[in-house]
This record gives sequence, C-alpha cells and structure tokens, in this order.
Amino acid sequence: MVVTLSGPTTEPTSAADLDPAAGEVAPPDCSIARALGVIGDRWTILIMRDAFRGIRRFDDFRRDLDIARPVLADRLRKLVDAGVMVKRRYQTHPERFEYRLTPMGMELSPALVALMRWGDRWLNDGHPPTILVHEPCGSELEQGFWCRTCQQTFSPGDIASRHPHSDPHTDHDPDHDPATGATR
Amino acid sequence: MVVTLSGPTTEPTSAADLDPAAGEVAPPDCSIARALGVIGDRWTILIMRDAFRGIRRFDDFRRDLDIARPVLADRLRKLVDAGVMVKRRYQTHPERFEYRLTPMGMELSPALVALMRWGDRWLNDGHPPTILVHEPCGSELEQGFWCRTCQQTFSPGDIASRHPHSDPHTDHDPDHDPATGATR
DNA sequence: TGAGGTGGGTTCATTCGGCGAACCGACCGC
DNA sequence: GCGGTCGGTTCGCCGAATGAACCCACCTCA
Repeated sequence: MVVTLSGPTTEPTSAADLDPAAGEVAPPDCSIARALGVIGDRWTILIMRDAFRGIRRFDDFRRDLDIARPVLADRLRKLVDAGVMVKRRYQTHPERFEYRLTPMGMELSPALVALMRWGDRWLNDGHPPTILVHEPCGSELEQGFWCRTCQQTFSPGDIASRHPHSDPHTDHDPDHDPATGATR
Repeated sequence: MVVTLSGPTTEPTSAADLDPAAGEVAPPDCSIARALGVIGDRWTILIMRDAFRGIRRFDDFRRDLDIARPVLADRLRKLVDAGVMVKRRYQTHPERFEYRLTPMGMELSPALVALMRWGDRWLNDGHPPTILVHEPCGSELEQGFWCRTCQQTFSPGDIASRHPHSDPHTDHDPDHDPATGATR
C-alpha cells in the first residue's frame, strides 16, 4: 500500500527495461515537480490564496501580503506566463490592470484547500479553523478520495498507483510499516 | 461564490518562528501561511513526495533529488522538528537512520495528490499522467469535495466559507465573473 | 595491510534571489 | 501645481541556497 505520488522517476516510457543509468542524472520531471515549477514558491502560493479570496489588483496583493513590489511584479508575470492568471485592463486612461485566475488557476483550489485543512488541523496554535461549507446546503465540506465504483470515500492508505505503460497491478512495498500509515 | 481559502489575513511570512509575544495587530496568521512555514519550500515538498514513494534514507533522498547535502540535512531536521517526520535508528554499529512520515506527514497526501493531478492535467508536456487507484477495487481515484448532507461531490465553485467568529453566512463577491470561474 | 566504498553528516566560500528604498509616469481631485 | 493613487522598474544590500570538500565509523575485498 505504497502511495506513489509521482510518475516514473526516470523516463516516461518504462522504468525497468530502458537503461536509465546511462546518461541522465536528473530525472526529467514528475508532475509534482512540474507543478512546483509554476507555483512552488511561498509567495506564489500566497498570491493564489489571495486570488481565490477575490483579490485582483496589484496594490491589494501588495498590501495584503506585505510583499516587495519587485517580487510581486515578478510572480504575477510568471503566473500570467504560466497561464494560471490573466492580466486584464479594467480601465483605460490611467491604464489599470487586474489579475484573475484562469480555469487552470481555479483548479488549484483542491490543493490549496488540502493545504489549508492540514494547516488548520496540525498547526493551529489557538487559531480557530476556517470552515468551508457546501454553499447550497451550508454543511461542512469534506475533502477526500472518492471511488466511483465502490461509491465511497477512502483514506490515503488505500491508494495505489498504476503507471500507464507498466504492470497494471498495484505497487506494493513489502517493508512498509502500517504503524505509520493511514489512520492514527 | 467566492472561495475563501484563508482565515484572517495579514502576516504571511515566518509562520513558526515569529515572536508570539509581540502582541501586535490582531490576526497573526492564516492556516495556509502556517502550512507553508513547514512545507513551503520546493525541496521540502519534493522530499515529502519521495517519502510517500517509500524513500527513507538520507542518501536515497539525496540521489533521487540531486539535492545538496547540507540542504537535505537542514530540511530533514526541520521536518522532524515540525513533527512531519521521525528520525529512527535502523541499525547500530555504524549508526544509520531513516526518516519516516508521521501521521501528520501522511495527512499531507491530499495536498500532494491534488498538486500531482493538477500538474498532470495542465503541465504534462507529453508525460503520461500517473493514475492513482482505489487499491481494493482498482478503479481510478477521484479527489473532490464531498457534502455529507447532500451525499454528493461538488466543484470549487460551490464552496463558501464560514468564519468562526464572524457572520455565519457565506461570503459573496458581487463582482465575481463566472466566466473565469469554476467549470470550463 | 590498506584501498575503496557507503551512509550520514558538517564546514566553508561563492553565487543567487529576496528585499526595501527610491524613482517613474499617467492620471486624479482640489 | 500639490499631494495621492496605481502599477510598475531600477538599484544595492544581504542572507539564504548551493556545490565542493572534508570527516568519521564501518564494511568488503584482495
């Protein structure tokens, strides 16, 4: 019951039969690393958080985060380049711009929500948690893994990975210690 | 339908080590910022990813990530201090240690899974996605927001927030443009 | 007997990126 | 024509990240 979070470490084709030791030292990439290439920066994530909260203008970001102007300008530019945000003129004459989340950016919300909930759970020094609710009914949101077949949620311990071009059965780590695992 | 991801705002940086006695402005932190104080570093997140993949030893982390030794030592120490990992001697004589996820660390998996899926979806330059499955039945995992009351999943657009000490009704942003919003 | 390898670090010098301060320009209201 | 707002850029400093080198205890092999 190993939770494998990345793609093949070496090459996308097939980890085993292709000789990986030959040339490349660094594995080209995994999706988490690619994601971090875009939002893997403390400021960037906080900018995204603010964007979800409805902040859109340069100066509002700056004030809220107390971030240095050059850094903010740089991060916003990179986010726009990456396609996570769009820069949009909202008035002419004094040209003014706002930064909005694209659909790509919006889809980061599960990651941010997960982070927030983790922080609330394990790092709340006295701070009350932020409670997210299902807007239509008002009851508290849960976030989890869902199996459409079994029609049930499940915990991280029940995750296995299946790599596209390799053996379709689950990874298994014989040495894995369940004591550190899923539930407390 | 603003998705409010944070609690009270101000003070983004230096989550942990900030002097708490400085009884300054009211809300010292938000949970995302606190979480980033622990894992808000590119290397740290990659270390966590590797840990989920079953890597436990210093040198294996180092080789897999191609990270500088001092940085790895520093990050592992910080993760242990934060309670996300434990350092455990697995042999005496030449004393050797391994680093394992604690339950606190395990619970980061939703965030990492969300990140991975986002990366797979939006940043796959030709890389096939890693498919995660529900181990007992083998069908593909879905990750989403779940409402226990309505017994259904829902999208980020249906999230509202409720702050403990404030108005219990939902945040609403009149200026929000659905065009950039939830679904594509 | 030693040569070389492994695991888990630390120390040190250098480079890189974050930061605050200052500046800029187009507009506004007054 | 004075100060204020918005959205930046340039500049210089400094601390953090980095790679290289070193350390040490142990093991294998010859």
